Amino acid sequence: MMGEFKAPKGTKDILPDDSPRWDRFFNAVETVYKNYGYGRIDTPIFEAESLFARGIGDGTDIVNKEMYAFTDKGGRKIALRPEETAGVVRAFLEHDLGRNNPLFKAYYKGPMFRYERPQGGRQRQFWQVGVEALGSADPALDAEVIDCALESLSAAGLEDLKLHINSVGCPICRPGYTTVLRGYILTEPDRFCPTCLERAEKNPMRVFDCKNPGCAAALQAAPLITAHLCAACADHFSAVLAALQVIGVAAEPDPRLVRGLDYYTKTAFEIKSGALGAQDAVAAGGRYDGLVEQFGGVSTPGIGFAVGVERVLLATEAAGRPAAGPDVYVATLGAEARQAGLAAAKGLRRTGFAVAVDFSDKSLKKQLSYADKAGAGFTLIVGDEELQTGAYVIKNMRTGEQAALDPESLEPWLTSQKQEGA
RNA sequence: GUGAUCGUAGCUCAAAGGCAGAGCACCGCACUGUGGCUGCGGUGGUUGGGGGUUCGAGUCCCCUCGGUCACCCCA
Repeated sequence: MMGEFKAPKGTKDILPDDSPRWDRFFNAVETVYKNYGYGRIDTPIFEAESLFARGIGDGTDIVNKEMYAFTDKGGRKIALRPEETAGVVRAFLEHDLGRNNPLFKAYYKGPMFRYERPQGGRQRQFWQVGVEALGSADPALDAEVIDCALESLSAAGLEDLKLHINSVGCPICRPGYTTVLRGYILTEPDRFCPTCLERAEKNPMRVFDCKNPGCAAALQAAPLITAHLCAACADHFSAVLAALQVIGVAAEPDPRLVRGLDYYTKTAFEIKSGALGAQDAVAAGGRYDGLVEQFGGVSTPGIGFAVGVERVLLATEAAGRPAAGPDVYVATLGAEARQAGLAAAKGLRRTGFAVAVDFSDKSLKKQLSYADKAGAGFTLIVGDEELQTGAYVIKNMRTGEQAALDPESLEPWLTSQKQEGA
């Protein structure tokens, strides 16, 4: 029966039947992140709105149209985090985490919020996991971070992944390139769609995202950033590619790859899944060497990536391994027996057994069928007869065998059964 | 934000303007304290919500909420 309320648009409940899949995902990726030397960081789900505006960029869609922003009762301008890098960098500065560390490494997991039109693999509240590494500009670190992303995804069961990589330059070389690109577009404006012409003004590199066939054709001969990188960026990029090759990571250089966040410099990458529709980027990241300084810290290079958890779960088989049932299901007949069953359940739980007590007050037949449906290994039956004799009936739900035991011998008996079963 | 499409029982779906249905699930009985299998019976709905057209609307029209797909954007 549908009640009055529904989950807000673009949000989803993760129900007990789904959560084992999520748990398995988090276990898999967190193990990888720890093996790569990252410790978990949890930052607030909301921050000062200006933190995101400054970090992600004033001109980006995320900041302009997609932020959940509000004013709190103290008059503070607050926003729900649309991504995690800004929060991690803020915490890095606030606690001076770079002081005793040549390289600060942290991973995170948690919900992010963007006000967008929902679609498969795109929600208003969605989960991300990811890592940030602050303190080194070494291109080998770029390769390690990318490798870490790929390893975590394959640990999560993803196949058919493709790594797209590019260098988006730096404040020294990028402006020169965008001027050249803008010039190219405006030489033949008739060949481009209106949105591309608009992009030519604001952020020329975005034209490469256009799916319009006419624009794509017109861009065939467009100047690419690869030829316009400064020496430092070009060297860095080729060193990243070389390092990837050494560790055996296949990369597809894509000079048209663009990122939607302003803070990226040099390396930018995207990992796509062949198992998804339009929203096929399952992870993305890059270097942000200017961000710490932009937040008022001493210049510190950084790099990281984010993984979209719902997208990974969409792309992996929905292998529905059901949640494990209780070890013991306690069926009781009558109020007195219910109490005795509760006491027995408490004792068994303390010794490590998962125990479910039946509160339905239904027939024994019904309670056994509930035990069956719950996937219980054993059912403990307590009724008048058992209370009289002091011997409780314990039934093996697989074999159908049952035994009568006094309550004290239940735990040792179940323990020995468990060992035999394993 | 733009466009398209869908919304009927807990779930999956029928009903081509004329009695709201099926399968599964659920409950009960056969079987009064012993699950799975079988048979029989039963509960369950303001057809997402609101308005309109019509003798009559699940069906047509408008508004609204939500889902899906694409765009936009992105994880």
